[in-house]
Amino acid sequence: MARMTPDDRREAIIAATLAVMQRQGIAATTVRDVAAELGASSGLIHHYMASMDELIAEAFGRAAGADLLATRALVEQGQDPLEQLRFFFDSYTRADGDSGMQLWLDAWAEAARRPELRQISQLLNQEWQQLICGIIDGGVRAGVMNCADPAAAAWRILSLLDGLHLQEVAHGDSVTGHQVTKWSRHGAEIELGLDPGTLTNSSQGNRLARA
Amino acid sequence: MARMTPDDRREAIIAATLAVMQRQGIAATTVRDVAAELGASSGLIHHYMASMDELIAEAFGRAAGADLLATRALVEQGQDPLEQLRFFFDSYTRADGDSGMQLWLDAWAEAARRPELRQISQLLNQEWQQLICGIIDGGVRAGVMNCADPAAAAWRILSLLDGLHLQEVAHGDSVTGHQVTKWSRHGAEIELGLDPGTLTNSSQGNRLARA
DNA sequence: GGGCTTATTGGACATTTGCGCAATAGCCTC
DNA sequence: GAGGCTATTGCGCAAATGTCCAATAAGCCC
Repeated sequence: MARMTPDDRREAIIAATLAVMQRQGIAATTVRDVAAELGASSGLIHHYMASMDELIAEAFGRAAGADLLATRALVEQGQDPLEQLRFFFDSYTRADGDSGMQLWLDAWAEAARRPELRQISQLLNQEWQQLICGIIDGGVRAGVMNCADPAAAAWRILSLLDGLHLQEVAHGDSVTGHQVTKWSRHGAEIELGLDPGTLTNSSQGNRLARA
Repeated sequence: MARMTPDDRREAIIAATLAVMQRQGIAATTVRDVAAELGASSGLIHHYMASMDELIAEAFGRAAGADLLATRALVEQGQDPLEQLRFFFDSYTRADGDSGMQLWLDAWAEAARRPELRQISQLLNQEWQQLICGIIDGGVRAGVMNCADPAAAAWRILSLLDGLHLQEVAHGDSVTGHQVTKWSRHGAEIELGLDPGTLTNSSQGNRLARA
C-alpha cells in the first residue's frame, strides 16, 4: 500500500470502516474486514486506532453526522416551512434507502453498553429533533402550521419515522419503504394540522428517482 | 447436574438463556454463559437446541410472547374500545419499565444476522399491530373513533410507541418515561380523532402504581 | 439387581477475533 | 546517493466462540 500522510490515512481508514459497517452492521465489523476494504494490512489499523471501540465510534459519528449535515443543508434550501418539511422527508427517507438505518439499529442497541457510542448517538438524535423543531417553529410563526408544543411534536415525528424505518429494516416486508414514506408524512400532517397530501404531493421528482 | 425430563430441561435452558440475555444483551449471549447460568455443561445446551440462533430465538420469543399475552389479556377486559385502548397503553408502557425494551432493541438489530430471530420478531410485531388494529376496528364500528385506514393507523401508533421507547431506553434522559406515556397517547388521540386527554385521564389508577 | 435408554458430561476442534511486534520499505533531508 | 524517520507489512499469539462427539451415569422396566 502506498505510503500516506497520517491525516489522509486516518480518513481513509474511517471511510473503509464506514463502508464495512454499512454492509455488515456495527456488531459484525472486524479489523480484518476493514483492512481488506482498505486494501491494506490489519496492523495498519491499530497503528492509527487505539482500539476497535474507538474505530467504531469514530466511524459511526462520521457517517451519522454526514447524513445530518446533508439533510440540514437540503432543508435550508427550502423557501418556506412547508417546503423545508418536504425536503426533510425527502432527504431522511433517501438517507436510509442505502441501508444506513441498520447502523442506527445497531447503535441504539449497543448504546446501553458502549458509553462513547451512546454519547454520540444521543447527541445526533437530539440534533435531528432540533432540526424538525426549528422547521415547526418557523411554520407556526408563518401561520402555516398549528402546533401547541413544537418540541414534543418534533420528537413524535422523529420517533414515528424511526419506528417505521425500524420495521422496514429489521423485518423487510412487514412495512415497505413506500409505506414508511407515506405514513410518516401522514403522521406529520395530522400532527401539525396540515391538509392531507400537503407533504406527499409536492415531492414527486424525488420519489420518482427512488422508484 | 440432576437428570430432568426433556420438557423441564428445555424450559430451564430457555429461562437461563433469558436471564443471560437480559443481563448482557442478545449479541453478547454465549453458549458457555448460558451453561454457567444453568449450572450445567455447554454440551447439554446443544443436546436440546440445534443452534445458537434457535436458542436465542426461542428465549426471546418466550419473553416477548409473554408480554404480548399479558397485554392482550388486559385489553380483552376493557368494556369498550376506548377503555381497551387505555388498557393497551397502560400495559405496554409498564411492560418495558423493567428494561424488556432493551431486548427488543437487540432483537431488531440482530434480526439482520439471525434469520430465526427475525422471523419471531417480525411475527410478534405483526401481532402487536393486529392487537391495536382490532381495537381500532371496534372503535370505528362503535362510532367512537374516526379512522380511514385502521391497519395503517395501528402501524403508526405502534411505531410511534417503539420510536419513543427507543429514545428512552437507548439514551436515558433525552425522552423520559413520562413523556413516552404522554406523547404516545397524544399521538393515538390525534390519529383516531379523539378529544385530547381521552386516553390520558382515565387510567390514573394504573399510573399511580408506576409512580 | 441387570440391562437398556438417554440425559449429561467435558473436552477437542476449527474458526474468528483483537492486538502486538519485529522486519520491511517508502519518503524526506542533507 | 546516504541516512534516518516512520508508515506499512505479515505473521503470531492468546482468548473466545459455535459445534460436535465419545464417554459417563442416572433413572426406569423386567
